This record gives sequence, C-alpha cells and structure tokens, in this order.
Amino acid sequence: MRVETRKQEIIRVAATLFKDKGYSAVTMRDLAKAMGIKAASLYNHINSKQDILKDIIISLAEEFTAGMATIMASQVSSLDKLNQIIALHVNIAGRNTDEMASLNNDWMHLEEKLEYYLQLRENYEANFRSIIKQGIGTKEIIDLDPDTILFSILSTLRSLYLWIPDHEDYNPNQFAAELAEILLHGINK
Amino acid sequence: MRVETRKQEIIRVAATLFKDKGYSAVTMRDLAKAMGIKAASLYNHINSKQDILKDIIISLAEEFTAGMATIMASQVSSLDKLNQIIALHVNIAGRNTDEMASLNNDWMHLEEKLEYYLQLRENYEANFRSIIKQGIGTKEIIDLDPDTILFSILSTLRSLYLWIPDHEDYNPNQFAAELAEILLHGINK
DNA sequence: AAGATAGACTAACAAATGTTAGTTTAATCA
DNA sequence: TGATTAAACTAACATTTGTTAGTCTATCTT
Repeated sequence: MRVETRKQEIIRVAATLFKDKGYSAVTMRDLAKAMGIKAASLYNHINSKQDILKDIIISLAEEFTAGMATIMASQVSSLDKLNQIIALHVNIAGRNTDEMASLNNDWMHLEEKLEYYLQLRENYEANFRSIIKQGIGTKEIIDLDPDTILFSILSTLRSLYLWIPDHEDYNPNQFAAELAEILLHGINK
Repeated sequence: MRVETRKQEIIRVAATLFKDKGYSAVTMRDLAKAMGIKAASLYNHINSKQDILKDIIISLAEEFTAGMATIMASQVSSLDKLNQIIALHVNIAGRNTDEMASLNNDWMHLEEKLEYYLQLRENYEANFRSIIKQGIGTKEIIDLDPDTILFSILSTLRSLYLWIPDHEDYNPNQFAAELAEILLHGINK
C-alpha cells in the first residue's frame, strides 16, 4: 500500500489549514469543508482534533530526534556536524512545510503529549549545544556564548518552512550549502 | 500622566496571555480572570478583542517602520546599516517581549488592519533587502542570493523575543554587538 | 452636598464549537 | 447473491465564545 489513507489525507489537509491560521483558529467544520464532507464524517477516520495535532507534531519531532542521533554518532568535526544539521533541517522542512508550521507554532496546544514533546526538544537542543561547545573547544568555532550561537542558527533553521514554499525552484543540496555558508562563515566579505 | 491607564493595563496583560497561547486560544474570560474582574467589565475599557490585537501589533509595526526610516536616512555603509538594524530589533524586542509574540505569530488574525500591516511589513523588508543589495554592490557583503541573506538574518531577529526573557541579565548593547558578530562575520574561526 | 465619572457587577444573547448517536449508501469480498 | 465494510449523512448535544444592556458603588469634582 503506497496510497494515502483517508486518515492521512485528513491530517495532511489539516496541516495546511493549521499553517495558515493556527490550530486554535481552525474548526472541525473548516477542515470538513476543505475535505468536501461534513464535520461529523471526520470522526469516521480520526479520534479528535487533538489527535490530529499530535500526529503531525510527534512524528516530525521524532524524525528530528532520529536525524540528530545519526549525526551525533558520526565521527566528523564539529563544523561538519553543523553542516549535517543544516542539511537535516532543509531536508525535513522541504518535505513537510505545512507540518513544520504546527511544530513551530502550535506545540503548546498539545495535551497528553506535551511533556514528551518537550523532552524531545530539550534533548535535541542539548545535543546541538554540545556540538557547538565542542567546536569552541577545538577552536573550530569562535569563543562566543554557545547559547547565543545556538539561538541564532536554530532560529533560522526553524523558519525554513516559510522560505521554501516561496522558492519552489530551489535545489535542496545547493540551498543547504548556501545557507551553511551564511550561517557558518557570515556574510561579511 | 505617566501612569498606566486601565486600558493599557488590559492590553499589556492580554499580550502576556497571547504570548503563551496565541490570540485565538485566549478567551475574554481568560483575560478577565487574569485582570481579576469579569469578562463584561473589560468592555468598559476596550471595544473588542480584535481591537486589543490591533493596538498591540500596529503600534509595534509602526515603531519598526520609524526605526527603519531613520536608518535608511543615515549616511553610513551598508554594513553599519545592518548593525543599526540589529540594534533596532534588540532594542524594540527587549522593551516589548510579549507584544513581539503577537506581531510574529498572530498578525494573520488582524481583520481591518491586516492590509495595512502587510504594507508596513513589505515596505520594511524591501528596505532591508535594498541595504543588502547595496552591500553586495559595494563588495561589503558576499555575493549570495539577497533573499536568502535577508531570510537568515531576519529569522534570527524575529526570534529575539524568545531569547531575551531567558537572559534577564543581558546587556542590550553588548548583546547586539555579539549578535552582529555572529550574523555578519559567522561563527567559523 | 450634589453631580459626574470610572469601573465594577449580573444576566443574558446568538453564534460557534467539538463531538456523539444513529442511519444510509455504495463498493468489496465470500 | 448476500454479507461486510468504508465512508458519507442528518440531527442533536452541552459548552464555550464574544459581546450587549442595564445597574450599582465608590471616588473624584464643583
């Protein structure tokens, strides 16, 4: 089975609506209308609105966690790890632009899974920070506050979901390289 | 009159609630409870929920517009203009962390003022982009896609409202300088 | 003291919201 | 063919939501 189930279709359409208006502002009737059915019919496929959000966010968060684990295990320089992280974000964001909006903007509306999500995020950022610190230790990276460096890079990576849909002709690999150039080497000539 | 009016107090408290849950998820009863009064009492001071959002966002957007106008008029290098922009964001975000959340996350819920807001934003970004292009022209800035450079820097500047409250001891001027170092010269040693 | 004002209250509203129950229809499988 | 299933429907529900109307009270102003 390679085809999308009705449930997956609902979740995908929900993500596009969530991207534009946010989870709280999208009603089940909005979602139903976008699907061409009545709101009650949605419940033949999904359990609740909350469940849709959970499916969108948790699967994405776990994909980032898995990607980071691979990077942490690779035996390369800190700078190369940062390059891999940038490529990871470009890759995941490129395949999930709508879903990334929910991950970034609606995670606080998770209920049962909120704590789990926060654990994944803290773990991800801790790994990211440790790579930066290691790079500072080996003098690959300038000796500035690791939190500020992390904040700066991660802010840009988190916003990729906004940039990508406006540049449909972009080449992921080339774009990741250009972004790495800007983030790691700066823009000053 | 230097003291806060009741209306200003309501708007300020609303901004803190909007920051945590977003405009759509905050009810007038939530806001009333945070103020220690009943929801109906809010309407002795404000016209509507929408009006609160408008006040928060438009005044901030106009402050950015004014700041950008000053920078555009200054006769300095492109790189120095970028430094001024970074300082502008650190300054405004530092004094309005809660309000910045609405500007970033809830602008799409503006109704009558949505078009006006979008005009201000487009104008702001056009000025920002022109500074980058000029810098590329004078070889101050590397010759990469101006849109990508703008995206990268602006993503970080837009996220400042998240960084600042977690670092209460920060020195705005020193922080702006450190951020400029990272954004303009990169982190690679 | 009288009047005005600021700012709270109760009561109520129409509309919107997430969801459930039970039913119908059309396609698939034995 | 008959049974099963996937997926839609109508109707309704209990809450929640933003807001209005009208009232009361305490504090200023004249």
